[in-house]
Amino acid sequence: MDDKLSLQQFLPYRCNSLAQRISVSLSRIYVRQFGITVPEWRALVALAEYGELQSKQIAAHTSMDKVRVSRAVAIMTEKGLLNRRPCDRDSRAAFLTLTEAGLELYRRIVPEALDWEERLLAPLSEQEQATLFGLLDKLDTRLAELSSD
Amino acid sequence: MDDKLSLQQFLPYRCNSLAQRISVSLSRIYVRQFGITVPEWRALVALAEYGELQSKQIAAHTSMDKVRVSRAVAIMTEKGLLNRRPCDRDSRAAFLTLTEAGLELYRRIVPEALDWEERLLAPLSEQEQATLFGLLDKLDTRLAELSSD
DNA sequence: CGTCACTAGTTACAATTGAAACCATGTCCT
DNA sequence: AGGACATGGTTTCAATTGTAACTAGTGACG
Repeated sequence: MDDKLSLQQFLPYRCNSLAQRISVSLSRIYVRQFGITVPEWRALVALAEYGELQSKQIAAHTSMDKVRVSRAVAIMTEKGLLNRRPCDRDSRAAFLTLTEAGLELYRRIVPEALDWEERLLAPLSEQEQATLFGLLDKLDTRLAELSSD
Repeated sequence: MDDKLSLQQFLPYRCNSLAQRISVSLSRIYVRQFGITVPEWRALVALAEYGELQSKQIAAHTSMDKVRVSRAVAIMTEKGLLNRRPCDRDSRAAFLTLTEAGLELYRRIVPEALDWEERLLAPLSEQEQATLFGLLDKLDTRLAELSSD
């Protein structure tokens, strides 16, 4: 067992600081240009992708906890980006969808986001990009294993 | 330009949620078992690695801002994990080193941390691990490019 | 029915964080 | 020397966040 550790080669640190830097850099787009926060952005994408979701499902799709989702949903409703349809079977829950304004916002942000991602990934070949995503997948599933036992 | 975006395949999201999950999972070790926070852990590692550093240098090595470092250093001093040696050339600055207690703590945490990392990386071959780090490096340098222009 | 366990979503509270202001010092330039 | 400007580090303040408590339902089981 090595008794020395270099932050630069310690995966948790590397992931964290990379994610942090990506986040800061990218969030300039949706925060500054479009006035929404990261949680809102995630909810927006989830709703655009799946159509109609309850808060709980948004949480599941975006790996945010329910508090964060609740707040994002409140703000987005406020802004007129989404509407609630009460659920018959369960009056606590509501189905959420994007309003036309929400969809419109989505359509304006997505190209920018994808474009930014593309610029970030530019130095990697198609091959490397696929490898990267494959490795991230493996780590994800491994983490699930680790936390279950 | 595609007009559709899947969170699951959007690199910023993937990185962020992976890093988040890693962080939560790992921090159980140093938060719960050893009573230190992530900023303290990072400072600890930097000092163990480089010996004697000013706050400013700790910040540089750990990609934390100076406020976070300042607070971590204050707490660690409080706990007797490090000592300050005033700098002759510049009385604002101080050189920081780990005390024996600090080193001792470091020596107890590192094996746990490395062991945890090893378990996380277990499903990847040596080859894949190297590839992963190589790709992270590329993204890091690419980010630097992007933010400079 | 009634009550006990569970769940969807919100609120309250405390901790963590970063931006900006700040203090004290150092550096540069004339 | 003496101002203007930069720098190491701390403090203040406001924003973001998660944990825990809570509200209001739902469902199962006697």
